Amino acid sequence: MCGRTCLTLEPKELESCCKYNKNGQNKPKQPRYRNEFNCGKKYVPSFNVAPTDVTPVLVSALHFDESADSADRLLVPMMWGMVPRWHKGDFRKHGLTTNNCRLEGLAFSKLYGPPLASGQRCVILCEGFYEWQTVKPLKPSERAAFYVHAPQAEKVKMEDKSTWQLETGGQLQLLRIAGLFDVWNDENGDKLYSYTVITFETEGQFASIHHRSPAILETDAQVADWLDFKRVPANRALNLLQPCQALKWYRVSNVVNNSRNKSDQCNKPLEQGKSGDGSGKSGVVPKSKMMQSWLIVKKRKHDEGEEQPLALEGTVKQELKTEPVDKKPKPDPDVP
DNA sequence: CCAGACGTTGTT
DNA sequence: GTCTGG
DNA sequence: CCAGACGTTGTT
DNA sequence: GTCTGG
Repeated sequence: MCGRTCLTLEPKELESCCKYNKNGQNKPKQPRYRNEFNCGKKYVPSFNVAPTDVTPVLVSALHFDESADSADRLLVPMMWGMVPRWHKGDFRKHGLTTNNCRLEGLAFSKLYGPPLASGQRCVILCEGFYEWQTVKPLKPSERAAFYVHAPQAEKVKMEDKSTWQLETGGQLQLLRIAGLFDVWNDENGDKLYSYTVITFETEGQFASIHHRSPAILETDAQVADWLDFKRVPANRALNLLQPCQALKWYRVSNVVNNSRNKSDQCNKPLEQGKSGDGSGKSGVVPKSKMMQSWLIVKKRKHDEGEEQPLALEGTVKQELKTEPVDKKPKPDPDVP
């Protein structure tokens, strides 16, 4: 899950979309964009952000300024895929899969335990993320792709930036995902900041798409607590990570499959009835492939038993089979 | 003591 | 099949 | 996450 | 860097 995101806002626009209220203050503050060298890798706004790309994340300002208030925030570009601080040599060659990190066992992890204990928590920002439906046994190239995003004001269309009203007080609701970051130094002492997205088992309607979900922080209070590592210790922070109650999604074409395709076609809603391969020749089977595809169809019918209705659009909302979040705290994990 | 792992997802 | 690159 | 490589020698 | 396995 969560191996591709969409973030097309410029740094200045992001600052404006990340306004926050500090406890006891009415005047909203904006996090400052603080650039970092990151071994020469820069943030490039993109409809198709992949691991190894750099995107801005929120962190407590205290990580960069000893005299800062831990409740203040900075926007810092970091690379997706956490590079362990002890790694030697080329930063691309650590050999570990660190774009996601499982919440289960996180506190005891050799890799992620220390950053968690050090309060290296961040919030990954995106307009939405892409998910490939894995509830059916299809090859990766044939999986249905979805664009998943936060609920928006009525007139806001995720695929049309002109509806976002960025300059007129309108606020695009970004997705805010809990993550951890680390700092790595190359042999010259240059720093590379990098992050991992926390995941857990899906609960609710979203399970029709994928059984793992990113840990989305839904409320401003959750975001504030996750970031403020001085005020909120690790064990309490982990308790903030709960299944998301309000998510939207829609089908997109498989143009997004190739991470080299960075165009605005990536998050365009797929018209109903189209195959999703973006090729425009849905349903046409070349003669040479006829026997092969017939065999595949036969195999699928055998494997699946029956067709299930295709989840074309979705909403997760207030299906409170469980109690509200604050009434259902998880037991405090024993954090080392 | 040294060597080797340290991670995720999906699939069978 | 498995790893690397985007 | 998916796509694409996975290799060598010699030549320009 | 730090922990686990041999």
